[in-house]
Amino acid sequence: MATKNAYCDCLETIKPVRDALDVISGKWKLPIIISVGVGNARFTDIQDSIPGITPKVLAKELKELEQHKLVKRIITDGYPVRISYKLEVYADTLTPIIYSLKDWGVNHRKKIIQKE
Amino acid sequence: MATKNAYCDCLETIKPVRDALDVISGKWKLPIIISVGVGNARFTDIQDSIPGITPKVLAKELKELEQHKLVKRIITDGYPVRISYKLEVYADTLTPIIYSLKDWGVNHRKKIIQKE
DNA sequence: TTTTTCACTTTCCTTCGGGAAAGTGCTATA
DNA sequence: TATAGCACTTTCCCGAAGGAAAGTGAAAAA
Repeated sequence: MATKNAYCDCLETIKPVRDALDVISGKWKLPIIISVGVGNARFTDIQDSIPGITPKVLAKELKELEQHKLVKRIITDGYPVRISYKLEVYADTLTPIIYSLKDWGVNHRKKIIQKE
Repeated sequence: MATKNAYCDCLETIKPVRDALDVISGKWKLPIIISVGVGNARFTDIQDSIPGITPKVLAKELKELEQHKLVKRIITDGYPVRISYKLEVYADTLTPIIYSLKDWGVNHRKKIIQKE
């Protein structure tokens, strides 16, 4: 009985975790969400706030985040047309994930430094 | 003032999140940890519990998880030498991440189904 | 008039993740 | 004796991720 349950619980957890990973995994998506969430709204500001990201990658990732309804692109008409990025309300649902990853990362770094 | 803080908070969050992503991102690492955590200890049991994984990928990912001290490989001598996998205690620290991803994934699927 | 800024795009190239399929050396089972 | 299972390894291959560097078109600033 315990054997069967093990297999079941396993898939019940793996499936939604994989759904989540499909949307937010990768090197850049969460860093971009964090940066935009904290107030960086302009392309170059976001770029400057994330060490190592190139404009090509940033443009591509922003498009994907738009498609997933996590970020919105706002065009403000004017003599220079201004473009800014904001988080959709839906992106707030990622907060628990971001904080659990942050806490784990802080702790993991401590563990690594201790050992080596 | 708020402007400067935005930039600072941003890096303070991005850095540990990226440390965490370096260890656990990718398609297979968390599914493997979930499967082993639930009691699957043999190579083929783990393989069978994760839809789509190939033995090559499973072997590679298990090695990386060993190196990160998240999984241990146990060799039991005997006439057929038995190999089993278990989670290190340290892997328990991933539980909050796994549950926040699971919850988000469940909810996300609901959202997608509603819309389409 | 020249330079700079903004928000990207384009091109080229390398690396990495990962799939398919077969093989391996051993043992257990029929 | 032949087949199946276990725990992988090996080979080949492909597409996506992602880096470097330059370009682009408009407008603002010097």
